[in-house]
Amino acid sequence: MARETPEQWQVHLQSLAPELIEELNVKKEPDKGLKALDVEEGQQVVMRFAPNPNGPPTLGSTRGIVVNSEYVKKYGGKFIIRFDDTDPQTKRPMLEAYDWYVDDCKWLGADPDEVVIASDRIPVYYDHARKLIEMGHAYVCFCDGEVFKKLKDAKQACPHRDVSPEENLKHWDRMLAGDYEEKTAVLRIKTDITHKDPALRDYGAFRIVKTPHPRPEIGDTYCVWPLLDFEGAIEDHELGMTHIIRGKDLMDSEKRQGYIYNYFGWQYPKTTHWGRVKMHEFGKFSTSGLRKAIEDGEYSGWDDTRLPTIRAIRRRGIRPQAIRKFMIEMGVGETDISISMDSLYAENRKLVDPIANRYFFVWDPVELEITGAKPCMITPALHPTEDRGCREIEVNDRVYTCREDVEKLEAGSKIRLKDLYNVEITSTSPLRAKYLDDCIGSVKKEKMRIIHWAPMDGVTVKVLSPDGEFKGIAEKQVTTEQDNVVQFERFGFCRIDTVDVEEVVAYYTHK
RNA sequence: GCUCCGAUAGUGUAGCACGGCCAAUCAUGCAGGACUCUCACUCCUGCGACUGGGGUUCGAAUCCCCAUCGGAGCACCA
Repeated sequence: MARETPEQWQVHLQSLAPELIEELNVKKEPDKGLKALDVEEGQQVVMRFAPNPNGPPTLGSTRGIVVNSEYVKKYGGKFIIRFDDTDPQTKRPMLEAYDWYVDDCKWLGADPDEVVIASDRIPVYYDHARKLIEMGHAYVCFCDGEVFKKLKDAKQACPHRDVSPEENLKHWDRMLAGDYEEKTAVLRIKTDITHKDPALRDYGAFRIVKTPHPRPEIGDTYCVWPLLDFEGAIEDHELGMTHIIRGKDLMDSEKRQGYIYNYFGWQYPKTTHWGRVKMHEFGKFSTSGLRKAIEDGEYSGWDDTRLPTIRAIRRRGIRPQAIRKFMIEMGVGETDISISMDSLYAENRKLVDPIANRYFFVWDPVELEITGAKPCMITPALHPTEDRGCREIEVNDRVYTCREDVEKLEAGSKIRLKDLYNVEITSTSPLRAKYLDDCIGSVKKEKMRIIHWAPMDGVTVKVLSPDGEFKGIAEKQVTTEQDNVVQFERFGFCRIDTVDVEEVVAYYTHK
């Protein structure tokens, strides 16, 4: 039989089963927002965000917060924040960060239904460890790390693997009692020492750490601490987690934890993984490196505008709704991505543009003396399209202008001072001009540049931005805008942070 | 070395489970234009992608194999 083309095939189908053709032409509705979750009939969704509070929450954390909480909102369930703070040494928790995480979650519209701190629940982990030892699924290993690794890589069991549960319980009790030094003993979960994936062979579940925990209520209560795979496995079951979304670096975790779930006869939550997100604008930040840089005064603090912390983003006037939208539209993909802040800024601009009052702000100010103009008061609108009232600016015989605007001028140049009047430059140093007229028609006719300016009675403003600091003069009315996002015309959006007698401090939001 | 994952415009993303609606969605970005007493906003137009090669099929972004590239795990970190 001769080969058929798709067209011929359609003709055949048309004669055989025209209803199938109809079906082909039905448009599939594209899914908006997050993909559906695999939820069982009548199941209450329980999801969590589980950070180690060893540093402040960052923009990266918002993905976990927003996506997990969004699913919970969508399906109606429980959102838990769980602090995986079981390493008092290497990734030592930072006391302030606990509150920061909860606070930032609330700010992001992800008020947790429950807050769990792992270091409060060490006895729970001990109980489960004991049961596993009794069942013969865990053993205390006294091998040196290097030695064990060699054996493991060669798919060989270490001598401690076959010790009886009774014997192991004794070792375990001595571990808990503090009889062993750090690095001399570790509790391992028995998996399959010959597993083809070396990552899954007998992994560590508890180790000895004699450094006290930073939380005063815990301190030196324990010297045996669970590792993430163990702690997470137990907690996810204890808390009734139904779905987990986490980094794909934890993919093997699921397989490792699967052994524990099998031993206990538990059902593993449904998991999804996502890749790493990097922002173009931010380099690599390590918490420890940052802490040092802050102590050294390189950054003003954890909310320095140059940092990717949520605290900094908030202070800059980014709205939580913008972050939510940004994170939700990014979705949950396994690819590692590197994304630009531009998209986040675009979302935020949509929210902020209609409500931000407009003001003049002149950076790198230069005085311009004007002759021939009468003192006056003008009342430009606070917003070009929204009816938000107006501001009042008094002008006498001089104003401030931006250096970068007037540098290009020469004697004879005609410019429009926005919302004021037109002038002609008579001298560039000192900078002088003479009044021409205040007819907007002539601006268009002569294609004059329109520049903004600031009155002599303006306030000193310091703008802190990721690209550095701008100092200048703004209309004094900005002092009424504390905590609001305003737009400095031809400069960008800023959040008015503090208002002092000598100076207003603003945080740069975005263009 | 062993083991796992992934790859759609500059950047993200939809489509892939179940192959024809896909000469491929949306957003952002960039370019041009309109509007505007802001370089903002709004509006219009344009730019731009299925990693490569085989296979299966009448038909492949979608299924299979190989290659390439990228990421991750093999911690007494999370």
